[in-house]
Amino acid sequence: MAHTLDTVFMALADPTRRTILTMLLEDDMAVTDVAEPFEVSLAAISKHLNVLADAGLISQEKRGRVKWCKLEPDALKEASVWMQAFGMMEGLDLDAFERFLETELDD
Amino acid sequence: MAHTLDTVFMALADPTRRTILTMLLEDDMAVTDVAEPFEVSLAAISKHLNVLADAGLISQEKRGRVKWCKLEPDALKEASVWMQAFGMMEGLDLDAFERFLETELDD
DNA sequence: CGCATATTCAACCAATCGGTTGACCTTTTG
DNA sequence: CAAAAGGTCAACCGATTGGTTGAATATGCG
Repeated sequence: MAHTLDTVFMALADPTRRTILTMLLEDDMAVTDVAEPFEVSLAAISKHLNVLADAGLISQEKRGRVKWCKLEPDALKEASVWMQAFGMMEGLDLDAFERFLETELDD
Repeated sequence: MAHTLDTVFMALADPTRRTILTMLLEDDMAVTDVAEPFEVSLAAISKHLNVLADAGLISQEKRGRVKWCKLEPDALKEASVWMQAFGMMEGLDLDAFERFLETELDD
């Protein structure tokens, strides 16, 4: 549980990992199901999930042979607070938000 | 202007670069002055500044033999919004999130 | 002009990243 | 029990990262 800004920002810097986070917004998922839409190997996704877990962005709980992945959005707070120092969080930028919806949630 | 979430988050993932950004929060600075408090070489700081510039987080303007570095906090907006969306969905209350969207987007 | 200052460039280095593959362990199922 | 399913592990690979040095390129100054 490093939880540092380093690990959180590094985890967010990869598009596959950000996509995984948006997938987990809708519901908890098993590792295999997380990996299904991607073209990379299951092992690669397993590594990505470890990076996200080390950053505290997700938690993983093993039930039976299935490992469930759950979003932990609190881990973003530290990073958000850091950005707040730059005065960037005042209000919601709707243009940027709509871009977010199109690029990250459309499927 | 790459300005993608990839490059912005990657740029923020390094503590030296984050420190540089906070230094630039106070005032524009020359490359040499940015490098002064750090123990690494000037060339290393020059590289960090290029990473920040590629991410759009700073701009650089050369006046005479001095290259001035200026914070460009707008580049953080896209990333802030991306993170903020997760905060809003905390608790996975998608119904509330959709209500939020309607009230925010309908004007 | 000649020299110091400001900054980058190029070559190099070790460490890390994202990916692969195949073996391996555990749990469920037939 | 044997086989399939869910995941991880270990070894490897090429590309990138952050750092170093020393040379190079401008620009300013006495």
